[in-house]
Amino acid sequence: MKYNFSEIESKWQKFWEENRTFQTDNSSNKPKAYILDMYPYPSGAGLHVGHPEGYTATDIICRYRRMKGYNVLHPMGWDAFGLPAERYAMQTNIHPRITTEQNIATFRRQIKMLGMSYDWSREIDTTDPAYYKWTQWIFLKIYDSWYDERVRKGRHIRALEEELMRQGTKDLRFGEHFAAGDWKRKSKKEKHDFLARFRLAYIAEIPVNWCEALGTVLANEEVAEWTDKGYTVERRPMRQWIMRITAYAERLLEDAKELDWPPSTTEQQRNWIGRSEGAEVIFPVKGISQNIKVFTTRPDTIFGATYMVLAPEHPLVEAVTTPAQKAAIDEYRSQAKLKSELERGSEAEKTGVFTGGYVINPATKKGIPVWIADYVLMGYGTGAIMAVPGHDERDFAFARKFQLSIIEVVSGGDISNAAYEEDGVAVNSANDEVSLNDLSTGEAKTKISLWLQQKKLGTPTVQYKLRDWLFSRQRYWGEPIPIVHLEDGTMKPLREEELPLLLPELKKFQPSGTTESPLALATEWVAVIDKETGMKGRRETNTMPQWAGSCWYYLRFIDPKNSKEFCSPELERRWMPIDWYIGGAEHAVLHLMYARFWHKVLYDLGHVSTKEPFMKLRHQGMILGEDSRKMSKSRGNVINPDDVVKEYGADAMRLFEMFMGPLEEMKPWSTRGVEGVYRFLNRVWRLYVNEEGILDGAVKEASVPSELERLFHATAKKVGDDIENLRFNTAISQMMILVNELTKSELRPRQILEPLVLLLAPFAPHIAEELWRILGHTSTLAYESWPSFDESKLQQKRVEVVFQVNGKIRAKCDVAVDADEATLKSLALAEANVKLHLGGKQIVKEIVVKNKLVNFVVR
RNA sequence: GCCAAAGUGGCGGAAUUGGUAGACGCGCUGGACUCAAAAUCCAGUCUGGCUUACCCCAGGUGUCGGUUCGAGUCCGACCUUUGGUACCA
Repeated sequence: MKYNFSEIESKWQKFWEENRTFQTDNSSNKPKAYILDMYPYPSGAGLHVGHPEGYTATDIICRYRRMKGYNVLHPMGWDAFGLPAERYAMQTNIHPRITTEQNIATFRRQIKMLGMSYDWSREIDTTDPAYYKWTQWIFLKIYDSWYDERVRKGRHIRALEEELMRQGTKDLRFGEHFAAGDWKRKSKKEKHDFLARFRLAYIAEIPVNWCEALGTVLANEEVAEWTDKGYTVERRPMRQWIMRITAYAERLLEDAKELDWPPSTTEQQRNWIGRSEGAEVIFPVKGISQNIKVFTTRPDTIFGATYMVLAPEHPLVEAVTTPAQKAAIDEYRSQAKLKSELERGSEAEKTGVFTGGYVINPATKKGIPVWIADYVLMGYGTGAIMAVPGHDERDFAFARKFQLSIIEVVSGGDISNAAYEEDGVAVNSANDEVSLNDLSTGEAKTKISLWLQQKKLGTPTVQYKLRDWLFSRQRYWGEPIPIVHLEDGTMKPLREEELPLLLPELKKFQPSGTTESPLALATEWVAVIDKETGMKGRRETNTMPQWAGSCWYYLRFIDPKNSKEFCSPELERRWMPIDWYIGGAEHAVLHLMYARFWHKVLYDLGHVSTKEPFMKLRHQGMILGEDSRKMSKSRGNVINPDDVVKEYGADAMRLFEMFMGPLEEMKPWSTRGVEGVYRFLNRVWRLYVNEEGILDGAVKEASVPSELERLFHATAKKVGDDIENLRFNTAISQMMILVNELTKSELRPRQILEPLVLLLAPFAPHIAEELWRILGHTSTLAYESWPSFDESKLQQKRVEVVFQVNGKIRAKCDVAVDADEATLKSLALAEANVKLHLGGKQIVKEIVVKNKLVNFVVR
């Protein structure tokens, strides 16, 4: 008789829900374990078989941890703001809230159907005003902060104001300088604008990635995702909210070293931050009293800098351009403006125009021509480079095309063919004051940097590829930014009591028709009078990006109902940091970097107690279709979890997803494979339950053969170890071996069958609960203690030892454990096949490894 | 191009520290049970050779070399796949 999984599964899901089996007790004094899944975006398509993979993994860890005596926090929620619901609303005029609610209901039903042990009382939804109130609150905390480089820390903007009031910009590293008195004399607007240059959230007019079809701007990090889907993204200057994540570049890099993350993920973040050490060097412009600063990582090649290139947007282009070249330069600049950085990059052939101007190479004292070219980007370094065509591939290609001179200053390559970028020995690198000749690249760098510093021509500098985070979106379905723009040109943040700032109701969902978000259509909502000053004001109409909600949701789970604080400090200290975080690798740079950034700001401001939120991170691999290709509707290879559960049950689905292979690998679905684990569950069932559906009479306390006992203890050990290390596939194999052995032996010793149910419980909780009940227990097994194993019982009495001649196995022998070397050797020599291969040859070496092998080396 | 991860039977994958390669599952083959089928159970299943024989011999973990008594595991070079990134000076 097959076990009735659908009856058993719904019975236990109901039991867990009614008994609040998995509700987390904040006041427990057990050790804590915060185990978190990346919460999903509830799409209209419902759960995908990829979702349960990670969820099952964390569920197994949680159930195991509970049985090991931990107090487990394991919540689930919804990353529910997002573009699809809004686009659907534009087509149908159905409010995104309604579609979102429906989608959440589907996701919740599907996740519950899989028997995950979430504490549903902590469920959160980022679109709930009670949640986004605190997203807005954190935004304002960030807005009201600045990064004090002297202490490498985010601080309240008030501290900066007080300092300016006290001593002006004396101690600040900042271009412009004024005294305390000057600050006091500044107008409200002037002060406001000055402080805005320090805030961690600020507005700037910058060229952004505008997507007409989506009607919104995209962050640099997001562009690829949409262009891959066929959307076009153009470059446009717009006034946008930006977060100063670059201030935290060094700390994001530094603190990543302590994280237990997949190496490829940390590596990706490192690359994205893109730290490089070099120097800023000043080149005086010939004829006018202006300097152009360049950034270079190879100051040792300065004698080979035969021309300079500015980004087309560089502010000094006009100053260096001669009248004769003006028309050509203007033409090139206006073309470059239209191109996105992506388009610029994809151009195979280098382009550029000579400005007519010259700068002085400070090392050679010679005048070198200044060009503009779009292979130099304004957004990196200083937007200007000293071009060293002999030792930089890009400069080489450019110099070849425009016939600029190429000089060798590092020997080791052949610069008539290609740029030599490797290290080598400096040549042709000397002037009256300094010579780098015959120095290695490393030595030359040090020497020239010192000289440049003495001459006040250069300073060592660190540059990052990381750009500030474009934070605003022209969308309706996102958190409103709680800022009012007053008629005097200043901005005013909402007071805490005014939060949440609710989304206005719209009669019709449509794009605003301009580059503003649809919120601009809610004219009554937009127009405000400032109560304090009576000034007219206009609400910010941009909303936050989808990443905002996920930057801190893990904190809200700790204290989801708190209406006074985003999270109680006491509970925060109890639960943070997250011990296990599992989710898709696609978030390696986006979510995981943004969340770390917010967390660090909150840490600096004293709102959280840990530097990093996610201590241990793992990604689940993608599940492919049965044809080993990516699942997609068009290929018709999509597997729906509902169908699988209906056919084989949730336990079989969970078990199969864990049995497929290592969690982090990409692997194809196999319906046959599901049948395989389903057969296994049936075999387990029959071990305990007879044809009448009750406990089989054979199940009783009985003496157990030592080999079976040993196998049981080995299984108990391996399953626990494997769960700790996320090796669920081998844990399941081990249980299969034990079950096969029990089936074959026809023995049903209760002292093995009882703990076996507990071992299986994290993987297949429903069947385990039912068997536990059938064994006569009256309550859930969720908090039973994890089966222990006896190390002494693991010891085998006999082992198979192999006998080798010249490393090849010639015989095997079953011997007593720990047989001594002499015994092993004589046993080996007694084997006929060993004798045959020794064949009277001389034994030059004997290797004897206890319990493993004997190897004779003969000549 | 650069960075990272990975290549093991017909398939998914084991082998955790250099010591019996292929655990476990799928598929396949044969058998038991059955009027028959399904389900279930049992046996076999890396390749080639020899043979009465699951005895033995040879080969075998992407390729080629190396270290070692012994390499899937360590080292070097290369090839392929996947993911990321792309004029970042």
